[in-house]
Amino acid sequence: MDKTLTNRQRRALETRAKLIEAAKRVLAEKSFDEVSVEDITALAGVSTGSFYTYFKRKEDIVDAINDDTVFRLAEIVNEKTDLDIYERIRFYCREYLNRIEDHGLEICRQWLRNTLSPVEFKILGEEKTIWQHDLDSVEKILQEAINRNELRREAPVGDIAGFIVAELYGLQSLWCMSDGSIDVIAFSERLSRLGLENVLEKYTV
Amino acid sequence: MDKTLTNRQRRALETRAKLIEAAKRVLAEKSFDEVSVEDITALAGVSTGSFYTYFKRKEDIVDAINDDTVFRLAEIVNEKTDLDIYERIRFYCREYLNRIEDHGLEICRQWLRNTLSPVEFKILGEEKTIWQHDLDSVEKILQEAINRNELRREAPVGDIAGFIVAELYGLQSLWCMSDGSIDVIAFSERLSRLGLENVLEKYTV
Amino acid sequence: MDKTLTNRQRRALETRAKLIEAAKRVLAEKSFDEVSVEDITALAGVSTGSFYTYFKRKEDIVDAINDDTVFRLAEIVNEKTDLDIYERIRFYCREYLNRIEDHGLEICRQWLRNTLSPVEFKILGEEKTIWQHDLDSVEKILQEAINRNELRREAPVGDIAGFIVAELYGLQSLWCMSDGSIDVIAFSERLSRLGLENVLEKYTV
Amino acid sequence: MDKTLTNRQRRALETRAKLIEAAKRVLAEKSFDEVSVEDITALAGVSTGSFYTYFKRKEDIVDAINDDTVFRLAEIVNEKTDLDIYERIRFYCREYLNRIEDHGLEICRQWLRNTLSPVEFKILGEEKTIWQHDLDSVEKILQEAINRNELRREAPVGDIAGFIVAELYGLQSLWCMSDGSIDVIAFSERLSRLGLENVLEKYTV
DNA sequence: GATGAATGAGCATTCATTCAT
DNA sequence: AATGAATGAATGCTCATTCAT
Repeated sequence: MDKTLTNRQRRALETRAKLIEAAKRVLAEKSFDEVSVEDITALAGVSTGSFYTYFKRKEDIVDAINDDTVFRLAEIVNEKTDLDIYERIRFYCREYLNRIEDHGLEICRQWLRNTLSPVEFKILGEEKTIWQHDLDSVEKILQEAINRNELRREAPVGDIAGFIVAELYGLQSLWCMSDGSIDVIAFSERLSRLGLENVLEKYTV
Repeated sequence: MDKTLTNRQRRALETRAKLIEAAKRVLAEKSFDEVSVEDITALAGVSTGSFYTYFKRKEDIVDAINDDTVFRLAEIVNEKTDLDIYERIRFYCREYLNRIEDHGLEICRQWLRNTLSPVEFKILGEEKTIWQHDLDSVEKILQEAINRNELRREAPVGDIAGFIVAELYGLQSLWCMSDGSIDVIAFSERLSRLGLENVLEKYTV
Repeated sequence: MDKTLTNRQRRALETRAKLIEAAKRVLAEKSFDEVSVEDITALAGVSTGSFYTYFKRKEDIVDAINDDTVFRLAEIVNEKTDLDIYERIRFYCREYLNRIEDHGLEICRQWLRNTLSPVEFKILGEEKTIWQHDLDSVEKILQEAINRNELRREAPVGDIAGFIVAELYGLQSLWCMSDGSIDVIAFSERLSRLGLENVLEKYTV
Repeated sequence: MDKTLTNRQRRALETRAKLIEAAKRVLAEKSFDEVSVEDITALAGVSTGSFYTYFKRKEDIVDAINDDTVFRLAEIVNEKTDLDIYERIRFYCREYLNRIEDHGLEICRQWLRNTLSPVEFKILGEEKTIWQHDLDSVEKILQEAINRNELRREAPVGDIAGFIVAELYGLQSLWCMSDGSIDVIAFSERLSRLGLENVLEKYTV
């Protein structure tokens, strides 16, 4: 990348950032349909027209709201060498749900709504869908556990990953449906103890 | 036919039914917000104004759409006395997912999208949200198992129900996201074996 | 007229009366434009369609609200032989404004609005406009005073009548415009003392 | 032209002006309720949406319609130092009625019909109703006469003003009701001689 | 790149009126 | 005469999107 951005480029990047930040804020309070482009531009202190410089359609800004950090979770988790595999999975789930809570209900809703129809896009360089990435992330953690000889080689890595991802998606849904009245993280913790613990124990070396 | 109805009343009822049927059809393809009253009346072959003869506000028709059959699954399951509790839960999940598959991908997507924002409506007489109903249904099955002395009294009924419902919602999401390429029922079966079996075993009498 | 009304005719008359009564009541609270035909029929306990049996258009009911009594005022006044001409005119004005106040603001407004475009209709047998009738009424009172030798023959009867009627219409307008906050009757009393008294004195025998 | 305006701002101002001009024209013929936003925008040759660029709600345009010239009559009258107070009031009435005659019957009718329901709006900077402004105008003339020592201090300024304004409104009504067959200005002249003259004489210094 | 005026389709809802029964 | 379901035009207002400057 060109380190020497012109003033113009720098300012363009700032405008984009302001729009995303504003969108985050208004979407935390109103549903996507209830939020108008003007709500966003007004809060960003930018003209209506500018919105369309950065986003072709209103809904495109949602994709931009989710920053990359969530996608690197698997790597982060695998670096936690002091945690055993069960704890690492727990850490992954907790972090995952934490980020979702941080974005707020409406973002979560909108994200789910958008994601329900699969669109491939570039995630960390690879062209894939989000659910595939999530599945891969968990599989990577499990695979790493096998490599480290924490988990037996015959562990059904794909199924366990599916089990976890489905649970995460299901919890997100419940969180949205209950208007946030369910404490997803605490709930997830209890569910793990209930199910995941047994599962992983079964294959622990 | 009810002989006590005048022709007029009968026709009024028909008009109402046509509206509900039309609403069902259009709501299978577009979200509530995207569906206009005119979409419904046009399909029903009825004037715009007539909609408001039967429904005070646009959203009131949603209450009328849901026929009861979907919501009686718990009762049906509890009548399966030949199945043990694990099998009954499996039966519930299979039936649940079956119905979703029957409706098809688009309806499933739409249903999830709509349901993500909680709307209370009358389900079998009670005013509640859909997720609450689903949770209650599974709890009812588990409670019945306790009553029948299949399950120990200290089983964390609420958590187990949450575990199952979250899994069901998560599977639906994955199904939509993968454009149906995941065989949810088979997948659910394997997940059950992985997690649910252990959980229930733990509390089996 | 036929004293022997059939049951049907009697009931028809009742329905009409119920509609007029209901219209009076709702028009006391909301403006004509804000009142719907259904507001009236609902309060009257009558079907929507029935309204149109008695009134060709919505606005036609306003004419029916003003009963005949107001038209006989001149005769009533002339019978007050104990009052002098100034007092009789005062009595006329007071009664006139009283009746208007009784009907309420909205009826007064609607009546004025309708009357602004002249329509001849049968008043006490004669085909004339309302303003002509009002003018005639006051002239009749003044003429009677001349006949009774209370007023000099050269009194400009027409102008004085115009003076009074204009004042009455003007007060009605002010009453409506001020949303009833002006006490028209008290105001009229003071105006009379101010102007009318002098005028009549000038021509008193 | 203001040189500090950009072309854009100038054009925006023009659009706003076109809307106001169009609104004036249509409101001269139909009541506010009967006039649709589209009536205005169509006549202005502007899109529906543009209306809402300049006016938040339909009724907000009314505030912008009234140019000041009509409302300065009192000031104009008070400058006529060669006329005595009676003549000044006559002048006021004549000018007032002249303007009404100039607008024609239909506008007068419509104006009365609209004004019958009070709407406050900005007149010469103050938020008031039209009847209050008219009353104030006449009071101002009378008060000025007191200041100039033409009228005695104890003259009931408010009542006299009410007397005159009611007469003006009443004459307008009669004019409309009689379909213009009454010569209001001549009539007003005669009424003045009849009543007003006496009244003012009574308080003349 | 930024602006913001302009666009115009779209929508929920109301309501006077009709008419078959 | 009474009913009330049906009609469908009408309306205020919103908003994503465009585009000339």
